[in-house]
Amino acid sequence: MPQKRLSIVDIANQLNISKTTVSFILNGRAQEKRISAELVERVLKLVKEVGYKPNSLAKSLRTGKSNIIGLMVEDISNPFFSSIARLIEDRAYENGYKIIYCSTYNNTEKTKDLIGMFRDRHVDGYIIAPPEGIEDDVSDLLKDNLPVVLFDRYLPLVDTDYIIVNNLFSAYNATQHLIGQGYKNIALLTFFSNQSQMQDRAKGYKMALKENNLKPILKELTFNQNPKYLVEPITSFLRKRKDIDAIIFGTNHIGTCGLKVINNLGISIPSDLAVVSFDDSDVYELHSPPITAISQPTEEIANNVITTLLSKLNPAAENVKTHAITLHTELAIRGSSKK
Amino acid sequence: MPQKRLSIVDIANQLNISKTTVSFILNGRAQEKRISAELVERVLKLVKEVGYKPNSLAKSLRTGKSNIIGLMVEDISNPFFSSIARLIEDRAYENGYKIIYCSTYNNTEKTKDLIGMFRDRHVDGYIIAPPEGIEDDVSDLLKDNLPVVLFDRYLPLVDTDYIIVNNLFSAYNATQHLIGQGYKNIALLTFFSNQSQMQDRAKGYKMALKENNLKPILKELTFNQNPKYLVEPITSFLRKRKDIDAIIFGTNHIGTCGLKVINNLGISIPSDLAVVSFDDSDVYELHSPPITAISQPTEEIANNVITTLLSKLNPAAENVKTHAITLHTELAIRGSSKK
DNA sequence: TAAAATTGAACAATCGATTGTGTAAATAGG
DNA sequence: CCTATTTACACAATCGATTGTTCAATTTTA
Repeated sequence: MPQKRLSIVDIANQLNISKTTVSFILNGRAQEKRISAELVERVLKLVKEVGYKPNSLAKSLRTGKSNIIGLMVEDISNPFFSSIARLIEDRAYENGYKIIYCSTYNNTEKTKDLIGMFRDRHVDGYIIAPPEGIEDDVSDLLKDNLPVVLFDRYLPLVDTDYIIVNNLFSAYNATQHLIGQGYKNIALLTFFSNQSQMQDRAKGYKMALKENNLKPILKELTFNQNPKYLVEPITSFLRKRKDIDAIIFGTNHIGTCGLKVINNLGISIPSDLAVVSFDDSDVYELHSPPITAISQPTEEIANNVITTLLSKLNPAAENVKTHAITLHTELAIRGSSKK
Repeated sequence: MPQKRLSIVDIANQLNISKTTVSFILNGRAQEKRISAELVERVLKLVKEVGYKPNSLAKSLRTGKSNIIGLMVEDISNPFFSSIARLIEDRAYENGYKIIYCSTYNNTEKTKDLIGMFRDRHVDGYIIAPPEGIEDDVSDLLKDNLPVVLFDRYLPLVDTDYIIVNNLFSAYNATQHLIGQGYKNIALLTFFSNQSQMQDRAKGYKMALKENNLKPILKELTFNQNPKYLVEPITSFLRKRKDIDAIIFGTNHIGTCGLKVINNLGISIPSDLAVVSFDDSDVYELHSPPITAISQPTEEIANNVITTLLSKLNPAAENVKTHAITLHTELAIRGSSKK
């Protein structure tokens, strides 16, 4: 028989006092409310004895705070996002917050729905890796004074806090690295996207090429988290463009698929094709030869994200100014150069 | 200015009717409650117009249902778990449920805490990859009629639904595969754990060896999700045991670390050492040479887990019997054999 | 046409907390 | 000794829903 959960009234009744008093005691307002030390002790003792836990739903309903943070990533099964999610989760729990997460798959409509669900649930704060087209929804959140921190990309038209990396320079730098090694026909394989990070990566890539009078070879794929929809277009691209001698993958997901294709086609790295990818991963480190990658500081990103959000959740900090933090990546150079 | 959210009373007032009526209409009980079609229409129209959304906290408080499922995995940044989490998440959303997830890191105390938090939040159902020592907590959940589905491992002493794979046979089979290729000194590198899946893997491994009159070489590591605490013990193990000619990694996490060590030490696969790992991953597929892996049917696992849980959440199905589903793995054989 | 049945909707309790206001008893002040 | 404070709590409203019960108005029945 499911023993009914105790409520604050049960505690109050058992001690013949008012639930008001119990509430004050449990919320550490005993001193302020001049409740005798003796009574405080009796209450705490009983609470511990019977294992009473306040109903957080009721609490949230009354206070308007849920102690939940909504986390929206592109795809939780992507190692880049899942490792950040884990770090954020840890810090959140440490600070008494729980995480509700979900994957947007870069789908605008789904994301709008999800933001709606989070609002329903009265989450206290939002951490979002935003897809395109949700400017209005985010603005609405801000209008209602709900803390929002974006990461990985940002919405140029919305004044929010965000944590990103210097994508433009990172791409520029990686491209220069390849150029420095003597590669001339360097392709960028990326997703078609107006998201800031993708745009910046493409920009940095193009700038480096322009500086060296090389011409860009840009291949944009339709976003899809399912590898099977990426393998085919990548294959036909690599088959067609035999002229390219180096390739930059725009994300770790593209990179992993790209490597599979390269292996399938029997292309050898780096003699046939040099490879650099955005986002580091075990796959690159363990690949033979190991793959040079633009490594994002996931730990730092996660820490900055959650620190920023917690500071905005802290009522003490009334007018925290908008933070835009740009972190630096590291080009993890691996393998030997071609020439 | 944060426009206050509308409540059901606001809707009722604007139409000069009672909130009771609004509630009935919104819950599709208009017919049953004999509310005129005309009024129903007016209410729905206004609700849509002003974008009213019921407060789900209040609803949960009243009904006792939260429409939230608690998902506890070992480590959300582990691709095995994150890919399952994603699939579960998708199916849950489709069915009107949201997911709160967290990572247990196989820590008993943390897990107990987390279960407590989930209970606080009145989650409707629990999906757990259980660490050791939480038998009592899970029993308590069951006693209170809360649906629980375990996966990846189970608790032999607790009668719950669970979804696992045939770990014993999978390990047996993988070991036989190595033996069939002529390897004699086959090590199993695994975590020290009483969890069912780890026990079964070790058992299957030992049975295969015994059958062939070979002796087991078992190395048990202390569980740790941080690679740096695994690299060192694996390194010294491989340095010491030059005699082993094949190794089975007990999890993908160990496998990834193991491969790093193997690369560092300059051991070549499979001439110096043949490798098979539990849990498939991109790392194994892309490694040179590709690594044979025991591939778990993540999609099937996720589907069975969520289907089982949803059926228990469905009040129609009063006495659903306990399900214990054992799925089959596939040995993805890769690379060439040694001899 | 009066009583019975049905229709259409409202009242008020409830879920389990928080919190502004109130008040009896104890203590202090003059 | 009588009044003013202070101490130590309790009452009751509130958060935003759901739901068992009630009830007036209308329609049907006899």
